[in-house]
Amino acid sequence: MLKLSKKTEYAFMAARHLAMNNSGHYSTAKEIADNCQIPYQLVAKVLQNFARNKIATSFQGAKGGYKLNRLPDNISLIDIIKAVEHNYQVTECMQEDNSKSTCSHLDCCKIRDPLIEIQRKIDNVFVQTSLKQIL
Amino acid sequence: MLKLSKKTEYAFMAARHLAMNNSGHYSTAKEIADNCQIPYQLVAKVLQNFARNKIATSFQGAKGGYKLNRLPDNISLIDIIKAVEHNYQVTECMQEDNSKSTCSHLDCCKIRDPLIEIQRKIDNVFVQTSLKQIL
DNA sequence: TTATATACGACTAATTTAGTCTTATTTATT
DNA sequence: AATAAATAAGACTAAATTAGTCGTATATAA
Ligand code: SF4
Ligand code: SF4
Repeated sequence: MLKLSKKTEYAFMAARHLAMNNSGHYSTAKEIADNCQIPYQLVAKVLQNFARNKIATSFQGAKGGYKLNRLPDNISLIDIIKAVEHNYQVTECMQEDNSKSTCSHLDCCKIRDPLIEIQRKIDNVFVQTSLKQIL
Repeated sequence: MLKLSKKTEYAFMAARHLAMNNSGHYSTAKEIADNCQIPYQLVAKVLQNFARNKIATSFQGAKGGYKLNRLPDNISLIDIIKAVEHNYQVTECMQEDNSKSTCSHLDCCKIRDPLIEIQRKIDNVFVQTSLKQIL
């Protein structure tokens, strides 16, 4: 319960790697997979998510790879999380994509409002921590 | 990801019910299950966890049930969570029962220390919220 | 033209969470 | 003493989520 996914951990590691190798060549998925000892295919997807979400820029083809778009100081952990996870909410009823919320308690739920507040506070933890702080 | 389990949500609901029905009779698992519209067996287990962890006292037999041991003001959400979940940590390597931590990255993990700090902050959110605040 | 890299979706396997079933025990009531 | 109502606890099943793999297409430097 309350556990970060491996995907998110890999995203933190990858972002960290990009931040620390930001001069000259572009970092590749393979390089990061080797360096962080994580599955290539998973990092690859994480990096693609970074590119789609404007956290990094990708360069295709040989000598290609990724580089960060902003300074580590200006990238917060919540940006990284949002790039790779669509459901990082504390309850089912707060998840964005479930347009038709499925929780049967929704009508009469007494704990929802307090949990929205909890969510806000947890969000804040990630908003307030920048990539620079985890280098 | 980062989602509270239904078990924890049910625990919050049950604790809430106990707090609001604290005069006279003891609340039963059935009563709470009906009132909160949650599966009887699950609330039953939650309440047993409350009793084991001294959050509530149980009375067996006919006319039995549960009552809170402390005022809602003196029960924090973290107490409730700890009573029903043994793994509420943000990463595998912080989980208490995994005596032999299984994460293969443990030796060279660069994100562990920052995540321990994140964990501390998230803990704080639950430590600082009391049952009274969610009534 | 080849080697190296990103892009992306489908698929499978593993793990975790949610829920059910069963049996034993305790105690008030009749 | 018998019965009914309740907690106690563990095994089991089902559902959902997460983790990881595979295959194929596309882009680009050399
Ligand atoms: S409505 Fe209540 S029970 Fe349902 S997901 Fe939201 S908080 Fe949890
Ligand atoms: S060691 Fe690192 S990768 Fe492994 S669980 Fe802990 S934080 Fe995550």
